Amino acid sequence: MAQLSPPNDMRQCGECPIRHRAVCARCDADELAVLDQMKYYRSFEAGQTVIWSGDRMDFVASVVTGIAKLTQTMEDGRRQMVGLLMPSDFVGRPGRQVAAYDVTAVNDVVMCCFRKKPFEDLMARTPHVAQRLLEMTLDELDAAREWMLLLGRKTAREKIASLLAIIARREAVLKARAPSSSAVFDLPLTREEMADYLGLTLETVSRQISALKRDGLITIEGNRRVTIPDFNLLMEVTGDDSDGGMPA
Amino acid sequence: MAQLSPPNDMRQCGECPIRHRAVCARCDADELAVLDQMKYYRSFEAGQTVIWSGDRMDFVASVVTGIAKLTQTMEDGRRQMVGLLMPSDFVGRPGRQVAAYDVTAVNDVVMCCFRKKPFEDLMARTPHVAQRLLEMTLDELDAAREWMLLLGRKTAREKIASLLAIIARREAVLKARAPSSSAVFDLPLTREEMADYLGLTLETVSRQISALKRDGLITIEGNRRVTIPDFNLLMEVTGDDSDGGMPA
DNA sequence: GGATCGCCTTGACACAGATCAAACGGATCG
DNA sequence: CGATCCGTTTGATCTGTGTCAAGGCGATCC
Repeated sequence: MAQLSPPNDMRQCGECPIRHRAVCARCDADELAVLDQMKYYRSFEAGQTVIWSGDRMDFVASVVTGIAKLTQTMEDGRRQMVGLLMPSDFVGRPGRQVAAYDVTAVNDVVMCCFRKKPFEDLMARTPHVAQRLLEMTLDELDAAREWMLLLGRKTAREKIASLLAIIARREAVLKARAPSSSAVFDLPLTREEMADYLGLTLETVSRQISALKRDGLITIEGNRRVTIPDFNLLMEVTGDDSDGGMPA
Repeated sequence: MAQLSPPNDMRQCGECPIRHRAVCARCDADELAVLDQMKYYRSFEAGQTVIWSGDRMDFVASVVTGIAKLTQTMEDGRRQMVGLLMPSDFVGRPGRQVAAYDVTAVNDVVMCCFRKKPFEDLMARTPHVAQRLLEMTLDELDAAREWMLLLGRKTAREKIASLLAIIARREAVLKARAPSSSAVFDLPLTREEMADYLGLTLETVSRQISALKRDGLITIEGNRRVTIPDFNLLMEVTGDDSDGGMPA
């Protein structure tokens, strides 16, 4: 698995862009100094596989920049995305030898890695890290359960609208945008990846996006750049309870 | 929300049937003594609601006996099960005010409860509890991701076979059965609950169960008692990678 | 003993989304 | 500049599952 060289602007943890949202969020200066010593960066190009399900995995990591996906594949090739990791999200599981999912870079990704054993030792010593990881894992579990509702019960149209809303909201958080009733962003996913996220075929994704366009709920320039003129209008199509939250 | 009186055979934690698998699994004698003081039991009849999504929730709990379900409901009534809690599973989230899901007793349930605030304080003091909760939450997240693959990509037939395999496996663990290639158990769920678990309608569940019966993969007595003559044969229908594990 | 109820099964039909197929548009390459 | 490729769109058709409807079975109640 070829791997890019680490980014040039090697950072101090104190200046890290995900310092206050990642697994290290609660660490004090001393703890951070320890992490600073332990960490190393790895970069992955868009499309590159970080690790295959079943492979031995002797590190854990935080996504610093870029987006990565977790996918599961059945023997006959049917594929389901089961995680979409944005900056600050955590990869890997303390106490596990082997990767449970395929992890792939959706676009160019930089990860902040720790060898598993030292990280586990650190977790045993510094409750701050374990506490934060628990919190993040509980958040991911909630997200997974929302996702289950989407997969099990929503229509194709509702699925697309939900995904657009999710991405718009996450991008808004990352960019710390002021809350607004409209949104513009670049889709990080191809139609096929959206299909893998939503449990649809790529043709159905394409058709439903065209339908939303036709209905004036979104506009698209050049396949990727999405504009949501009225976020509330889109939210009504997601099937979710109203006031699920503004895009920030 | 009416609530049964606590069970007569109030237990000491040391004799608790879920002592070694619940959130308290790692506690030493001293920690257990503290929990023993804090805990109180609540019982729920089959079908009774433990808490509604959105309600204030000032306790957390472990399922001691029985089975409970977590469900999400859309405005128009579409329902998706997002959690199936067996004995030793944990209910509620430290640091959250309000229930995120409807929690309902599937059959008669006894829960070991802790008021939230004292439990949170305890967690901050005794890493053993937080560690175990992290481990359990990570397990649940893995289960949720398997479930997502099922919801997004499996056929109705595969879904039914998968659910039967899951239940057979869990029951085998609970009863500490010797591993065996066949299995007999009572379905804890109605057809409608199975449908809510699988993202299907109850009619499709019924039809697919009939089909599996017709194909000799299972036999059923009186709607609930299921026999799986050859577990491996059933596993081939689940669509999962082979050697997903014996029913124990 | 019949009425009622909850849960389940089965049938007929409809439809949302899958499948198969063709073609488009922009980027890259020679 | 044309050729190729990748991601995408759109059309035609098929099919698995949903929907609507009727009826069965066992338990409980009067």
